[in-house]
Amino acid sequence: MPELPEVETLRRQLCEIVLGEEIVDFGIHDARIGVMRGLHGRTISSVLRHGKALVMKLDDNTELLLQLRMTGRLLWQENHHVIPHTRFVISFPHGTLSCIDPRRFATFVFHKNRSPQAIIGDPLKTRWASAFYGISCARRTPVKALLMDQRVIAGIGNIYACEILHAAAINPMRPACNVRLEEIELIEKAGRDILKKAIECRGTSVSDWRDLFGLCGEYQDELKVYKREGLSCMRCGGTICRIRMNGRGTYFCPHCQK
DNA sequence: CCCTATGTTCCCAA
DNA sequence: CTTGGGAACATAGG
Repeated sequence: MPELPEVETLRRQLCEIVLGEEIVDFGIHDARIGVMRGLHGRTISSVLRHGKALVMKLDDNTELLLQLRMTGRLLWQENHHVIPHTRFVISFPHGTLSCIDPRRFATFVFHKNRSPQAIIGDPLKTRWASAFYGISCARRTPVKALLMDQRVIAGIGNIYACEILHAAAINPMRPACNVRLEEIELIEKAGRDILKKAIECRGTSVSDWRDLFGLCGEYQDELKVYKREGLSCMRCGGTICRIRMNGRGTYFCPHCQK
């Protein structure tokens, strides 16, 4: 579920609530999530985000890397109460952080060695159009698939890929190598605007996304194509189509996305 | 009951 | 190396 804006929302909210706080207890409710040990007495020294991964750095320099995948959520509660689908909990003096994840895809690992980074990295931190073009010009895969490739850019998933390509008026099926540099620049601009706005909205609650405090985001009210199959395009009045691309539902307007 | 859908990513075969 | 499909899993809806 959570893409860059959702994970960034969690990162910011976690910074407000657990930075410098001591871990007084923790528990694994579903062993599939991974192994946790040595957390007692540690404090959270920083909370970082790498693409869609959330990283909590401890005062002994270990890093806890959480991948929420499809349905993973984090929930802060002042009164410790275990909710269905809880996978692990980390308790602090003033409350408890729970990972809720019905589909059980989320993973949680210690890492000290930096894992491989995306070539371009965070799409909000650099101007990446020319670097992306350097890759895309040699690839025949659909431009949408490349935009979602975490080894290339970190953090763009299915919802925002659909929205970004609509805003840039690019057909998601276009082979990446056929997208001109000036069109990539439109994608970069749309990406920056949309991701920033989505962060301000605390993410997209089109299904079960909730922020750290259990509240819905607001970007679902801003969506222009995602989940709008059969409705009219807000730019040109054409009819929004839904196709299946690389196993993902893909929404676009065939009339104005060329 | 059956089939399809869902925000992700890893693994594998062509 | 690139690409696309299936699996991992749970739940909802037609």
